[in-house]
Amino acid sequence: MNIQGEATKKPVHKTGENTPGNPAAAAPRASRGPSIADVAREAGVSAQTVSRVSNGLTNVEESTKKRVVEAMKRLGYRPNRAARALKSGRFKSIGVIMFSLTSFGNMRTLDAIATAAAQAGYSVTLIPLEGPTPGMVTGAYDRLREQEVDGVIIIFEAHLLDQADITVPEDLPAVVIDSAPKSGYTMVDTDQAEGARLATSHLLGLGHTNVWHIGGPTTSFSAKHREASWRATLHDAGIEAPPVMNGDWSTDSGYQIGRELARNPDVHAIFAANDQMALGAMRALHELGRAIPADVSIVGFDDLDESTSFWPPLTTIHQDFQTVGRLSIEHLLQKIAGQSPANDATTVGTHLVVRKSTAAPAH
Amino acid sequence: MNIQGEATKKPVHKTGENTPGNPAAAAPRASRGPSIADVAREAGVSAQTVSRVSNGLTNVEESTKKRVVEAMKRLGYRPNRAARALKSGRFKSIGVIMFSLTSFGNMRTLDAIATAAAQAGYSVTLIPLEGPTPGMVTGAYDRLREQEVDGVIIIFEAHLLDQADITVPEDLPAVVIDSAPKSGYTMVDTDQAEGARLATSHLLGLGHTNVWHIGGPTTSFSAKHREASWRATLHDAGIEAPPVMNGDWSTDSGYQIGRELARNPDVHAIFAANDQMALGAMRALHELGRAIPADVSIVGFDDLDESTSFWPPLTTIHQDFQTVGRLSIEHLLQKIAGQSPANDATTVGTHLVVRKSTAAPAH
DNA sequence: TTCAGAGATGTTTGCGTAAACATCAAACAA
DNA sequence: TTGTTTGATGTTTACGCAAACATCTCTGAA
Repeated sequence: MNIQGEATKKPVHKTGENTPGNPAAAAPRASRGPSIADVAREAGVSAQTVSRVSNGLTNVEESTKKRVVEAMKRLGYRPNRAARALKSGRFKSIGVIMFSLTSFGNMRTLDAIATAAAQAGYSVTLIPLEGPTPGMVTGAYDRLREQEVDGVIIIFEAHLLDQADITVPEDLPAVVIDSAPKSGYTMVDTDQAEGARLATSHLLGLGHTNVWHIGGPTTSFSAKHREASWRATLHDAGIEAPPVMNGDWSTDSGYQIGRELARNPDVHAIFAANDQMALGAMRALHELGRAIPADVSIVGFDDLDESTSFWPPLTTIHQDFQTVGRLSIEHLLQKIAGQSPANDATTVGTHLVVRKSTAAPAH
Repeated sequence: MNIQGEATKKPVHKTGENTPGNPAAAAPRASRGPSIADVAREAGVSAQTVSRVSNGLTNVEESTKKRVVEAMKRLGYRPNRAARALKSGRFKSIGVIMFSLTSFGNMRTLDAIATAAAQAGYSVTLIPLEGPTPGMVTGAYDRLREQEVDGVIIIFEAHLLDQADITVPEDLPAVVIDSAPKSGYTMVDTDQAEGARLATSHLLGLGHTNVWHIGGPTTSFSAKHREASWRATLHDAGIEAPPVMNGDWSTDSGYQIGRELARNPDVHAIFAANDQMALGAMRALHELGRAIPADVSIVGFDDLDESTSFWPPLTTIHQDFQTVGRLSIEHLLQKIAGQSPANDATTVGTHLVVRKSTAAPAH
C-alpha cells in the first residue's frame, strides 16, 4: 500500500508540459519495483548516494548510509540487475553448457558449480543441449551470447566446438571440463589417466591376467582418456588389450555390453568406464550366472553414493566432482577478473575405493 | 577476424570533442558487441527499424528487412538482453529453486524443465539451496528477485516458504512441484497417492498380509503423501499400518532402515518411498541373508533408468518426470502471460512397473 | 587569515533497447 | 483536385543504474 502510493507518485519527468489529450487513466503499468530514485527520494539523498550504499562503497557517512538502508527496507528495494548489467557490462552470471542432465557425473559437477557460483555471488544459467551435433552447439552459443553471461563452463569435448566451426569469442572467458588438454581452453578435469591406471592395476594386482574394458562414448574425452590409460597399463604389464565395446554411459548400454562379456568364458576382470555401466554389466553377469567377484571381478569409475549399495558393493574409482566444480568456477572467475590469462590445465586426483566386486581369480 | 575488424571500428560517439589531456591510449574498453545503432548505420536505416526487424514485427518492407538482416550478419549483431530486459521489464528467464541436485528425481525434473524452457525461448537460472531452513529460503528469494526472472518454479514443500515468513510476491508467477495442493500456489506434481496405492496394492494382491514402509523425509510433501496413501490402502484392506521409519531419500538412509527391517522376521513386503532407498534396503536384505523376492518383496518409487539393473531388477512406480517438468513450464508461461490466474493443481499419472523384486509370500 | 586537501554528496550522462509519437509518401475516396 | 487513410520509417524518450565529473564542507597547515 504505502509502497504503491509512493511508487505511483513517481516523477512527471520533463516530457514537455503539453500532453493535453491524455487518454483516460494511464494504464496501471506492470508494477515495477521501487527504483533507486524512489529510495533516494524516500531517504532524502541523491540517487548516486543510494547507488553507493547499494554497492557497498565506503565513502558514505554512517548516518546517511543508515538512512538509505532504512529507506531501502521500507520500500522493499531490490537492485535491478538488468540495469546494472547494461551499465556495467557485467552480468554476474555464468553459463553452463552441457549435453545431458541424465549422466550422474555431470549432475554432481553441476551441483558443485552451482553452489560455488552462488557463493561467489554469481548465478548459473543452464543451457541443455540435446546432442553433440554441430547445430546444437551453435544454437547454444547464440543463446549464451544473447543471454549475456560473464563466462561459460563447457562440460564436453571441446573439439566438438571446433567441428561446429565455432570459436569461443576471445573476450568470453571459458573453462572446459571433460576435454583434452591443449585444446586452447582453460581446462579442469579429473585425472582420468590416473583413475584408469588405478582401476586396471588393481585388477592386475589381484592376479588377473587380462582386463576387459567397457568404454564410454567415443565423443567423450574422458572416455577416450580412460580407455587409453587402461590400454597403456595393460601394455606396461606386457598384456595385449582385448577389444573394447563402447557404451553411452547409460546403465542399459552397460547391460548390453555386459551380456556380451558374460558369455565369454575368458572374461574374469572388467573395468567399466563409469559406475552406471558397471551396474548394467553386473546385472548381465548375474543373469548369465557369472558370480561376482568369485568368477568375474569388476571395477567402475565415479564412486556414486549409490555404488556402495550395488550388489555386490562396487569397487570403483572415486572422482571428486565437488572439487572439479569448485575449481572450474575459481578459474573462470579469475579469467573474468582478467587474471590468469594462461590457458592452463588443472587436474584433480582420484583414488581407488575397494569394495566387494573384485577378488583374486579362482582358477 | 572480419567481425573483429568491423567491431573495433566502432563509433567515436559524441562524447564532446574536447578531451585534450587524454590519458595515453584510451583504455581498450571491454569490447561490447555491435549495438542496434551500429547495425542501423551499416544498413542505412534508423535504429527503430532495426529493432523492428530484430523483434520480427511485420510492418517493415521486405527489401529493408533484408538490408538490415544482412547488416546484422555482417556485424555479428546480437541483441543485448540486459537492455531489452531493462526496457521491457521482461527477462525471458525463469528461476528454479531446489534444495538438492543430488536427488535423482529432482534432476530428472530439472532436465525436463530446462529443455521445455529452452524450447520456449526462456533460459533457466539455478538457485541451489543448501537446506530447508528459513534462512536459506529467504536468501534464495532475494537472489531470484535481484536476478529478475519472469517466474519461478519451486521444487519443494511450499509450506517451508510460509514457515520462512515469505510470500511469493503476487506479481511473480510461481509454480510449485512437490507440495500440497491448496497451498495457494499453482501446483504440478506426480499423483503421489495413486502411485503409493498402486505399490501397496500390488504387494497385497500378491498375498502379503502386511506392507512395511520406508518413508522419505518428513519435510517433503511427496514423502508425506506417499506415506498417507500407503497407510490408507492398508487401512482399506483392514490392516493396521506398521511403524514407519523415515529416510532422507538417500541410498544410505535406505540401507540403514533396511538393516532394521531385515532383522525383523515378520517383514516380508516393503514399499520404499523412492528407488534409491529401495536400493539401499536391498543391500541390507542381501547382507542379512533375506532373499529377494523369495523371502522379502520390495517396491520402489521413481522408476529410474538404473532400477532395471538393480539386483534383482526393481519393481517400482513409474513417475513421468518429463511431463511434470513440461507442464510446470507450460503453466508458468501461462501465468507469465497473464492467463490462467487460477492457482490450480495438476496431477500427472503413474503406473506400476513389475520386475523381479516382488513375489507371492513363500509358505 | 587563506587556501589546499580530503571526504561526502550531488549532477550529468549514456549503456542498448523499444514504446510512443511524428513524419512522409503512396493509394484511394469524394 | 483535395483530403483521408494506410503503411513504412524516423525521432524522441525513458527504462534503472553507476561511472565521471562537479560541488560543497570540513580540517589543518602556511
